Parts: sequence; C-alpha cells; structure tokens
Amino acid sequence: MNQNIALHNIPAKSDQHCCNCNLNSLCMAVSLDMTELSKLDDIVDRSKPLSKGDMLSNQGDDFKSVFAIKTGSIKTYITSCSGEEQITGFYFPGDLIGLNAIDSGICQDSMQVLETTTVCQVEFEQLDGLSTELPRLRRQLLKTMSKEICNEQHMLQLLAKKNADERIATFLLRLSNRFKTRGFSETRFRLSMSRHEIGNYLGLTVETVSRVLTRLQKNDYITVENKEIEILDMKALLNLTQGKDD
Amino acid sequence: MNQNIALHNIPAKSDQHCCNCNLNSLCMAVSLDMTELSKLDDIVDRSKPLSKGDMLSNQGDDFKSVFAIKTGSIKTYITSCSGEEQITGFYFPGDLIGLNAIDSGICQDSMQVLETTTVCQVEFEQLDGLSTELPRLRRQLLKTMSKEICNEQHMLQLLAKKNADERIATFLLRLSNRFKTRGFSETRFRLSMSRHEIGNYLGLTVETVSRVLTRLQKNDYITVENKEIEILDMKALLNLTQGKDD
DNA sequence: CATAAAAGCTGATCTAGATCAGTTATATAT
DNA sequence: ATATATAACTGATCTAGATCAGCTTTTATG
Repeated sequence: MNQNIALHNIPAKSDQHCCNCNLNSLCMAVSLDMTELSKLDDIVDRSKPLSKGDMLSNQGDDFKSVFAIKTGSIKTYITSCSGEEQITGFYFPGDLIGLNAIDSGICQDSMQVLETTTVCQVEFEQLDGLSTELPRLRRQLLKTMSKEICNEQHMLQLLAKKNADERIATFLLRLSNRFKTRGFSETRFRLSMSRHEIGNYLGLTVETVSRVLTRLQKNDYITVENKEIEILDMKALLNLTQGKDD
Repeated sequence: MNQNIALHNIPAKSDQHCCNCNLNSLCMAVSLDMTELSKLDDIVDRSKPLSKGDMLSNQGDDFKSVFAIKTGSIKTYITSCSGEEQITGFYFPGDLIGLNAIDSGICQDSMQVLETTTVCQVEFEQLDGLSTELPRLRRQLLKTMSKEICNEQHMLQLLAKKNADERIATFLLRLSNRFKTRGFSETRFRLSMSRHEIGNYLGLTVETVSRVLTRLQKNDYITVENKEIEILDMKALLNLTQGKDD
C-alpha cells in the first residue's frame, strides 16, 4: 500500500484543529476537554507560514488578537521614543503572546518572526467571551500572564545583578529547558536569533556576546558553530548562573 | 454641637467599605457599580495597620490571597538561590499585588511593608469565583496583570539600556506620576524606600544613587533633603530619561 | 537623653564591559 | 559561481560605575 496515496485521502486540514494539535498541552488549550477544545477551535484562525522578518504586530497598532505559536520563533520588542529597540522576549511553539495589550487596547510591543513560523490567531474579544463559559480557559489566561510576570521578574534580576557570563549561561539554560519542555533536545539546538539580538535582550554588546560564547567553548562547557549550540557541561553552566566560577 | 460626639455616632467601620473607599476608582474595584462593589466588599478582609518591616508574604509560601494597598507602601522582591535579593517593584495605594502567584500556586516573591500601611486582603479563590459573575471584575484582573507586564518590560529597557542618571530620572518621574494619579503632589513627595533599596531596584550601588541625586540637585533639577524630594525642573528630568543631556 | 547602629555622602581607585577598529566568515543577490 | 552585504569574531583602548575607605547625619534603642 502506497503511503503517499493513503495520506492524500486524509484532508490536509485534519491536523489543523486544536484537538489534533500536538501543542494543545502547552498552549492556552491546556486542560480543556474535547468539547471545550472544539469551541476554542471555532475561534482560531490559522496562518499560512510567515517568513523571517514578517511582523505580527507593530507597537501602537490597535489591539485585536493574541497569537499562539505553532512552529518557528518570534521576538517581541518595545521601541522607546528615541527609537531604541529593546527585545522583551523570544517565543516558541506553544507560547501565547499579545496579552500585554489588554490594559490599553493598543499593542505595546512589536512582534517579528525570526524564522519560518506558523501561528494561531485568536481575536481577544472572542477569546474573552469564550472564557466566560470555560472556567479552565479563563484560569489558563490568568496563568499565562502570571507566568509572564514571573519570567520578566527573573529577567529584571538578571539585568540588575548578573555579569556577562552569568547572563549568557542563564540564557542558554533557559532555552535548553524550553526546548526540552517542547520535546526537542535539551543539549543541541539552533539559535534562531542573531548575536546582536541576544545582546540586545541581555543588555550586552554583540562583541561581549561573541567573547563569552568563545570563552564558554574554550572551557568545554558548550560548542558553538554559528547558530548551532551544543551544551557539553550542563552542571558547569548551572554553576555559572549561580555566580560560582569553579 | 460637638463634632467629636457626632463622629462617635457614626460607626468607625462606615468608611471601611469598598463603596466609600476613595481608592475604588484605582484598585480592582474600578468600573464596578454599587451592587457589584458590595459583592466585592463581602470578600474583602481589612487589616489593622501594618508596621515598617512587616511581611505580607514570603517567597515560597502557599498562595492564598492578593492584596490591594489602602495606605502606605510595599516593596516586592525575589530571592535567588544564592540568597541575593532583587526588588521587583514598589507599590502604593490602589495597587493590587500578588497575582503573579496564580500560575504556580506558590508566592513567587516576598512583600515587605516600607512604612505604616493598611491593605485589603482578598482570597484569590473567592475573587476568581466572583469574577465569573462580574465580567468587569474579570476584565479588570486581566488589565491589572497586563499593565504589570508592560511596566516590567519598561524596567527591562531601563536596566538593559539606560545609564545611572537616566535610571534615577526615570524612577523619580515614574513616582511623581503615580503620586499625581493618586491625588498627591507630583512635585513634592517622600521616598518611603532607602537609597539601598532604590539602588537594588535600579541595578545600581548605593554610592551611585547618592552621587546621582547630589548631581541632579547641583543642576537644580531637584532638591533632596533626606527622603523628601522636590522636583524643580520636570522638563530637564524628562529630557534626561530620553538620553538627552542638555 | 545618650549612645549605638544604620543610612547617607564623598573621594580615590579599580575593572567589567563598552567602544573602536580591523579581520574573517556567512548569507544573499546577481 | 562571483560579488556584496551582513554577521561574527578578536584585539586594543577607554570609561561608567563598582569597589574600597572614611566620614557625617539620621534613626532606633535601652
């Protein structure tokens, strides 16, 4: 039996439902049952793949939708009145972004695609409406925002207190952890962002990012080959993040 | 007629209801009508005044309640595994704190009273329950968290990109703004936190905080007398926050 | 009220990381 | 495949703010 033909018999769209999505245990759909999933599914718009550089939102836009990432990665950044950019986060499959615009009704940050990426778009008013009948969805939205606040509080600590080595080590371990959660390798992964973007996010210059990565490689904590990272000594990196240098 | 006696005829508790609270247009009660306010009132516990140094929560505690500040001020901070503290925010009357624990069910930060302070305590499970019947309350909780995320994103930018003068100027103007919103003077106020705490929050040492405050005073942008601040030249401070030095 | 402790200020020195400058490698376009 | 632009790396130098040290002022305590 020809597998290709068999595949053709299955409508391509069949995977394109929340109930079949392998991320429904990560995104806002977590904890919903089949009936609830289908209600969520009704208000989700799925995009064709977006290309590197595409914008999901621009700071100042009217707030309409939130986005759940299916594949790829996205950076969010705020632009100060003097035009300076500050990257506020990198997001991966299962992440839900855009909720920070609820208060003002205006997009508070810009969202740019870092590599070929697909997203699920949900109009916030519809999501908010659905959450009135699905307590678990309501709770999940609160949880998502709560977690986002905690993440940012840890970033505050990183920026206020940690040196360059500690920042980079923390960054790599945090990525490693997030990839692990998503079922990818925790020791080998590809950085979809540039050194410049890493530096911007971590409050360091490109040069410092380069130097630290080189140093970590010389210590045999990691190997770096362009955007490919392999973590060789997780424990050493973890010690670094805690300010120990032995 | 003796006013004191007249006052005695009014139960002391009469002000102690959401419907009479002068902060009900600032805290989570914003946008609730009288009926809704009274339902919120039913689940609010009001504390006797807390003293400087008292803890509202300790990082790691089970999450039970959120707090709305009535008078005074509170700092929140996270403690890293190596025991280092990072102040994550200063909070004033009308502010609602504790929502960042929703995700984990564990208090993610410690909350300490900076001066004599009174708070309204609300069990989160009750608040969450009430929010199912009061859409405006539900929306307000989302807004509060959304705003908190945006605030922290601006702090990320401050810590990643701004120099010491810009950080202090931004800090003072932000305080000024918050006092203004609360009906206090925007040009004269008292810092309830120490120089050490300001430095910790802004990623600076105490010495640098002192030096910058002295410098701003020498430039006639502000006057500093211990904890009393007067802003003399709002525009100059604003220019500073935008990285202009003329 | 006296006294100890904590908070705040200021000068001198040091250093992590920024800045500047140049090279090499990679990605994109022709 | 070749040219060009962009990203990444590395060395040399500079500097903002940390660190160290000593002093003064304010606050807390018996």
